[in-house]
Amino acid sequence: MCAWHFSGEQRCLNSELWHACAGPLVSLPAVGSRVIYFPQGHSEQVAASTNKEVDSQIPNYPNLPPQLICQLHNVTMHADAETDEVYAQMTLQPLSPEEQKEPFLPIELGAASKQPTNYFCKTLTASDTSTHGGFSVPRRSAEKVFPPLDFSLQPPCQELIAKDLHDNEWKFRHIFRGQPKRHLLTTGWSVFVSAKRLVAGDSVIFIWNDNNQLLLGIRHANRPQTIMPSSVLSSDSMHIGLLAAAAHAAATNSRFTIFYNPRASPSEFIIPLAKYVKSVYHTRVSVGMRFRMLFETEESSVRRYMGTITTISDLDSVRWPNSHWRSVKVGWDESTAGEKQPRVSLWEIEPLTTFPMYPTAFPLRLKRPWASGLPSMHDMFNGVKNDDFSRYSSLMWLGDGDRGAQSLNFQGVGASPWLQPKM
Amino acid sequence: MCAWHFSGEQRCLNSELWHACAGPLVSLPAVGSRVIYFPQGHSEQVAASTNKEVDSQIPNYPNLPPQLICQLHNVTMHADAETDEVYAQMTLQPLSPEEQKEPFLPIELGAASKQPTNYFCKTLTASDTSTHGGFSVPRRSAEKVFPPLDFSLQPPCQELIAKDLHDNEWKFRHIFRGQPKRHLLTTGWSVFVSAKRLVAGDSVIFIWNDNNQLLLGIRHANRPQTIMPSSVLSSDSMHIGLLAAAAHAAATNSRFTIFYNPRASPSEFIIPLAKYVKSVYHTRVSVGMRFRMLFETEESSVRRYMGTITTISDLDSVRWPNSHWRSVKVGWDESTAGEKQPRVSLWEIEPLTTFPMYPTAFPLRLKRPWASGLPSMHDMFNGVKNDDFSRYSSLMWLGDGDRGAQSLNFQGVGASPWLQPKM
DNA sequence: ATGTGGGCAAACAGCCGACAA
DNA sequence: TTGTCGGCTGTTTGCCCACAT
Repeated sequence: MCAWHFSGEQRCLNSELWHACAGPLVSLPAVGSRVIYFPQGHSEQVAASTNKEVDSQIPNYPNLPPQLICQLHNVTMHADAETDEVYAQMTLQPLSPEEQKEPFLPIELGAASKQPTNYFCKTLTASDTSTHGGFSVPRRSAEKVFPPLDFSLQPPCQELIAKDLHDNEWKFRHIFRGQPKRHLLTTGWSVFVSAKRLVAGDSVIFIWNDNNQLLLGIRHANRPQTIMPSSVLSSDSMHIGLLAAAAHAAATNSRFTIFYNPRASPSEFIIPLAKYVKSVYHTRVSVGMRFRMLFETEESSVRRYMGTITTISDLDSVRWPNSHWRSVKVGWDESTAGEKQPRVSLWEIEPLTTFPMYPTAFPLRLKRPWASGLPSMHDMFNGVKNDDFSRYSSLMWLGDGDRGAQSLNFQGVGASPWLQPKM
Repeated sequence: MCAWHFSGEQRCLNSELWHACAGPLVSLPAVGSRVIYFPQGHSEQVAASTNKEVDSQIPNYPNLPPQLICQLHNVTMHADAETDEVYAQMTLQPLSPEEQKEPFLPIELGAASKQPTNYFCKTLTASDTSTHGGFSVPRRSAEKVFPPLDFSLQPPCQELIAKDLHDNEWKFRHIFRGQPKRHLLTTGWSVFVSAKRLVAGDSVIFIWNDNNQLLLGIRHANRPQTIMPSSVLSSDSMHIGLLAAAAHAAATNSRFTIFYNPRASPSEFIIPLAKYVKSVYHTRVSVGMRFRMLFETEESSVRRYMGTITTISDLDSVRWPNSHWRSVKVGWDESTAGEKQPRVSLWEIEPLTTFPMYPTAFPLRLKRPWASGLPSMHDMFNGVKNDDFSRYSSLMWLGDGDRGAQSLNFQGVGASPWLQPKM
């Protein structure tokens, strides 16, 4: 299950800590569930990691569709041994049309949020990272996350032992002193700072988990140009490799393995099938529509930004025609949101549906959409002609049959037999 | 010429220093010359860099021969920004059969040894790397490489400024003191040690070049398990990527780019065509034959080890049949040579020819072997049937025509029209 | 409530020759 | 010839509080 052949990592990482470091918006699909894999999005991540855009000389893989429906066989969480940057390794297997049509399992519908509850995240100040002093713990955070101090001591203090992602232990002297009184980590702190190469602006995350263990993660600030180009393989060969690996796996229905670096690039290129189906086939979007979208804040929580859909079109109509990857061009309400991405995918946004949804115009219980006689998802993904694509802008993108019923808005997980758990 | 798009490196590295760090056995073919590229050897390097053997599930590329004759369009020398590990980027273009047959250019025959002459290499001791003291310079090395001290000073001392591979300057106080007197680097040394993360066992190289500049390189000792698996792409996808990139380039005669890491793995997978032709077509080898081979010593010089050829056969007869890559299985004379590779390629060894070479049995001046009517090199490489391969063990491996003349031993560059410079 | 800076003591870095291998 | 050590000093680390925001 957590087999890992590389030298650096031998066992499973702590899942809570991994998710805390990955951030509140990152979730990993459940093992055994079906997911959609976007080679296009994977390509974006590789481009970001190698600091090199896709070369136009890279051959096309005409048999590789812009999205593959896969079963997720294995997920392992990892962290770079040098930088502690979190990433996940996933083993995927493209599914046959029959397997694609299977009803959803309960596991595929659960939205398991693995974010820990008892934790705090602090962005380090210049004083926190200087050799002159220790770490100033925000009062509420210390009271919430650290074990209570014995205030009969003068000054009150204790030793904290925290484990990082690699299961290394770090010891800190936790003391409550100064005028006014405050929580500080002194002895042991500077060793940690230099070992993790933390600078002002980076963040630390302390978690008190259910086993009464203290966990400690870090998040380096997004310093530009820290990504090293690999000297193993040229970026072109890497791009070709990811495409050829996916194409080969798709052609033979065999497994392939990818790395997902949630913080290296904002490219979530593997998403649960249920989430995809819901957003693509059961949500109406159109140009001019208003929507909300979640973003991560500095303090590792979330806030919503609002925007308007301006265009719905292919991101790359040459290489990836008829792809849902970042098919929605948007404008953001706040001018401070200037560096937000101008293109998003349907499943990332939350449309504000202000017009009626024909709640009773059609029967609520639908036929199973992938039953025989109807086009399979495989057909829908791969067999769409370009002129079909125009429907995109005002209607949903659908297979040729059963258009009326399928254009119904999605009414919630429990109400739809599409997402009914298999008994 | 030295265009480089990555962020870390903007200009050409110092060639002398690069070669000194790469070691005396590493040479880069000349720009514009023809080379042989072995995907199999490239695959070995990727396997070593990812700590992962080639998976048997990786698809075969039946149209990719085990060696490609390419023109070398571009070579740039690089060093890892973190570790200073040297590597080269090369742009190759597979050649058409006609281009393969062209006579050799002068540039393709010159064996340019770029090793600097005025340099020294020292393996660091515990004292050299401790914070307690400086660097003890071996007396002969200091006298040979450093500018002479003014011995009228008490004590004699000067400031040395040395440039590393990234053109960073390092300043050292060079002093001659102690009882007995010795050369030491004091102020500035520990900054260098900690910046380069040197530990006892690593080496430093000082070069005094023809422009009266002091150059300074490092070589980390081969600490096992230092190689990080990349979290960008799975090792399987990397393998597929290198094969697919080579296959695509071969099919379209277009350029592709590789990285050559001479110190990451002993896999010299790009060699000059002239060297290949000489060793494969103009040197007799047979089972039982004795040979010498060069190896690098601790002090960055070379010594010869002797061995005996035990078998001549495919390294991987399934994936790479009829490949010359490591086709020679050998035994080494010295028992201390236990961890030397058991398989070598023909061009790596120097056979000790103890039997007569028919010096006069055939005319010395040969027909041009790739003239029309004879099999082209392309035919020879790709069209060989398996039963032809048996000749390997006692005779040279040849095309079907003109066997008598071609089985002549190679008589030296100047004597053979094969290697005659084009006028 | 918490970031920064001065004061201070302890630890470390780093230069020296002595000595031994 | 050169690796390591004890002695010695100057610098840095790091704990404490005061003060400002």
